[in-house]
Amino acid sequence: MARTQGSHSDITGPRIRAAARVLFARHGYAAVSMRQIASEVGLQAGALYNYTADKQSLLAELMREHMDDLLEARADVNSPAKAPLEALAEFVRFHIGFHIERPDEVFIAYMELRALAPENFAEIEGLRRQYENELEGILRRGAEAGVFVFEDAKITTLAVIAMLTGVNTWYRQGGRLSLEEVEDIYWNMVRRAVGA
Amino acid sequence: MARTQGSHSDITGPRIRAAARVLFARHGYAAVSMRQIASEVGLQAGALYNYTADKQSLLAELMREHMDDLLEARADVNSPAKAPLEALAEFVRFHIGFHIERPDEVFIAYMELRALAPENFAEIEGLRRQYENELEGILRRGAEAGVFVFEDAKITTLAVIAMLTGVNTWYRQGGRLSLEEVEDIYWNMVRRAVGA
DNA sequence: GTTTGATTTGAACGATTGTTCAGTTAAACA
DNA sequence: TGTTTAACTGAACAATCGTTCAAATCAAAC
Repeated sequence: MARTQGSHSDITGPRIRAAARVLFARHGYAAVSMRQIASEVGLQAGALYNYTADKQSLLAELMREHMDDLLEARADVNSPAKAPLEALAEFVRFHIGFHIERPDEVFIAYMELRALAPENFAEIEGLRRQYENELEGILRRGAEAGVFVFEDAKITTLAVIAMLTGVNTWYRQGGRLSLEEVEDIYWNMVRRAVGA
Repeated sequence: MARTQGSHSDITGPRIRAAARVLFARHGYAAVSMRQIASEVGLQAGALYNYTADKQSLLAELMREHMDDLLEARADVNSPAKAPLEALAEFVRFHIGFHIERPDEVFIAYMELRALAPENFAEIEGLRRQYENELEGILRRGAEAGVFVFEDAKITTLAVIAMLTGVNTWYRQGGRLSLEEVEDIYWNMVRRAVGA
């Protein structure tokens, strides 16, 4: 046998995904060619097909990876025993921190859903629903406990997530506010919004 | 002279923009070809160039039209004399109503900013800033009057708009909630979020 | 130092892209 | 009716697209 399996492969694969991530985020999936991605990595376009079945799979894998990271990171932090108010605070800070660190991934995950083939779309959508359910659970428990006041748990969930994810549209590293200050501001808004 | 100016033109022009609007919203600017747009209107691709300089101008005009509509509709409703709390309620209901009625335009306006040439981008961004300033003004006046409580006017503005625009991601005509119910729910959330 | 197989090249493919333009069509005027 | 001209067609253009694949290249294993 020659060459240990993946001697270059385990370097090139991630580099391809990294290049695709940046380019997809910047210009959009449809506007980026396989040749652009390859050029960024220093390869010819044909070489990409040693690492991905096709362009669509490359996008789907980026999204899947991002959603898996999100759910895993969330699971690491989550402490189900916490009281609703503290659980909500924890969720808000986690969401902002995680999303601010991954602007490209977040951009792709939100913008390129329509570029996914139906089966990939269904899978990613399921993972997203799973994440939303974490927040919805916190809100419902808080409402039952009388800690939160709102009209509709589902809509409040989506509204809070939309508000939090909106950070990515304006936040820039090294701006006038630190991550902690941003988290504080949003946490206060969310807390008030759910009547706590 | 022959043929009254625009005998077909004033029909075909809007039809082209309408087709482009639907297709751009559904598949994205980069993924839609001039031939697809033409086919939707029953024309050959070449005929489109009687109505637009190029594909980029078609997108820019759709966005400009949308933002102009938004600012104009807002100006029609706006009553500067209103107290901050009522002005905010008015803004929230206006924003949701306007955006829910134009899902395609809103989708394009948010997703295709990166597809704009720099000069078009600057123009559209300016119009958007103009709209955001309306809300920011209300918030600032309310804070000065002691009616609202928040940490940062600019961030609160962006957070509220992100939350409100989020309606478009889930609202479907004929769903379980009427427009009025949705407006009520969001108004309560916004009101609480700004401490009123 | 040769063998071996993972890795990459480079060319080719059919299809499609945005855009141009000479020529056709048909409606409105004289 | 004949003329004028806006509106549109249909073909062509150079460029680029995603993808395939035989051949070349490389480094590790023997």
